[in-house]
Amino acid sequence: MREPTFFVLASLADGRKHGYGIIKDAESLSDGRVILKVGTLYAALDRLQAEGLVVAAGDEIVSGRLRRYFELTEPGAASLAAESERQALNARRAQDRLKQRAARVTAVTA
Amino acid sequence: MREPTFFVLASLADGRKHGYGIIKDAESLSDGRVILKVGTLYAALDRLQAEGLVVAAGDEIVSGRLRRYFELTEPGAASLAAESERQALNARRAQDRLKQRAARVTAVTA
DNA sequence: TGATATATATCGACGTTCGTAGTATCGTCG
DNA sequence: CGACGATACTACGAACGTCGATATATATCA
Repeated sequence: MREPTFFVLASLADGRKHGYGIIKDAESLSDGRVILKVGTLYAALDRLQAEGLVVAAGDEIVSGRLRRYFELTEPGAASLAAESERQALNARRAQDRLKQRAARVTAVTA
Repeated sequence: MREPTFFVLASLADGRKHGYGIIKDAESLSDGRVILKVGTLYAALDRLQAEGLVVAAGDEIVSGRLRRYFELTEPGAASLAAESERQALNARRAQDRLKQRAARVTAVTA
């Protein structure tokens, strides 16, 4: 799973949201690092819906503008959980190696 | 950065390696989850070399077979460090949300 | 009146990965 | 002695997810 998709799920883990709301939430959740493009978002939403990780949760019209809401399904939550565990583990493994490397480099340089 | 690329760098953080060695190391480092395809590996190696994250570290002929060695550069190590920090943070954020969600779901169900 | 924020839709282009096939050597098992 | 699996690299088309641009429309503020 790529980062944009990951943040779509993470955003919806917080509760029911509409497209634009997901974009803004992903931005704040990632400290401004992940700015979802609209093309990416709706493509991801369609895909995730087809996979059953997300479901449409009603359309609303707020001040003349259409809002399409979405929410996370249980499989979606499970998928996000698995993905974040995997990333956490990968990160730990890489960081361990980098620590060993740093120790080696220091030893050689010293 | 995608997972296969990440593991190529992580593998080389351990020291100088040749293509096939990277594939085997990535596999064990990821507990068998990441099986690099040869096409992916050499494409990644070419790309990472062009970006200066990896350098060729000599060719050798071992029992009639060519081995192309590679090693991580300092920018490569820095890039891997940045990427793993980012992933660790993303994972933490997602897990926090999932915990809150679980608490909500439990409360509603209970 | 024009810029900015809100809100969704679509489409071609691009980069990374996948899948497969090809070439070749070495060791092992039958 | 021949088949097979492991080792080792090269090459290429297909698939997938993301990007960037374009389009449409309303509300608000200067």
